[in-house]
Amino acid sequence: MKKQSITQISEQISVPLAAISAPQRIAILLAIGTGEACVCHLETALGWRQAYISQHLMALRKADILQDRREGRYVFYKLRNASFLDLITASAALSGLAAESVSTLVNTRAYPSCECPQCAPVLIPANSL
Amino acid sequence: MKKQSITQISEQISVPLAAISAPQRIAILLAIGTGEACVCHLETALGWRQAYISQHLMALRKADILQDRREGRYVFYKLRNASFLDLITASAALSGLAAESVSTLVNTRAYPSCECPQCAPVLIPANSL
DNA sequence: ATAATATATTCAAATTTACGAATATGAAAA
DNA sequence: TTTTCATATTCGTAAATTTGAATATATTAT
Repeated sequence: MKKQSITQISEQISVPLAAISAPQRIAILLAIGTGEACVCHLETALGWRQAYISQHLMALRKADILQDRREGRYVFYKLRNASFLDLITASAALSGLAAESVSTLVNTRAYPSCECPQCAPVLIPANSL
Repeated sequence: MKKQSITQISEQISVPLAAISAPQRIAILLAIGTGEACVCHLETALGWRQAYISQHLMALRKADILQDRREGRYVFYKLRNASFLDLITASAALSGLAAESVSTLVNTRAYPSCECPQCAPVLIPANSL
């Protein structure tokens, strides 16, 4: 393998950082957390327009940070590598935030007000069992 | 302490990430490494114009990432927190770079071709001792 | 003082990025 | 097959960022 210049290396290192560095993308990654989230879930969690969220999701996909999976009409996103969250918590620590003020935001649970398939899974009618 | 929204938290987390995410700033931070570097050293290490480097240094100062110290006509910069380098190496790993290809670039040594006070310290004449 | 050296700042043009609006696609339901 | 629902994409413009050029400042040497 040929030796690369500091400029080339830095260029490559910057790709994940640049993709993550926008506050909107950080919010999305936190909202997805260690699990999966569909776009409609993110709409509820963040309160933003659908198209706007999709645009940021596209950027995160192109930077190989997110992975998508279609299931019926829903598309679920998850992190390709959970370490991206570590990057975020590391930056949180450097900006003086307490670890817990971040961890409480990382999505691990369902939102009662959200009607997406995860938060409000369809119940199997008792009479069909 | 009042609970902050995911949007506010993300905004705060993004500050260090945004300041670091430009490839030029990554290169500067790697060139400074765990030690100190004056601007003229960075000129040699990176081969860029002086004013251009100063502009990026200014951005890194404003984001509280770098700290400066004047000594005569030289100004030496160093990281306020060595963990910023960890952020960079973490991102390097996530972008598929081998740890060593980064670590060999982190400045720990003098450049023979550089004439800055660190690389070419003024020798104390023997006859003055 | 004046000159020389190291670094900082300002400004404007060029480039990039963000964001809203509109619209397209793909899957399931009717 | 038409409609509906979830999501994606395109496009134009506004806004932010980058970068080169010019210049200013601070410190030391003469």
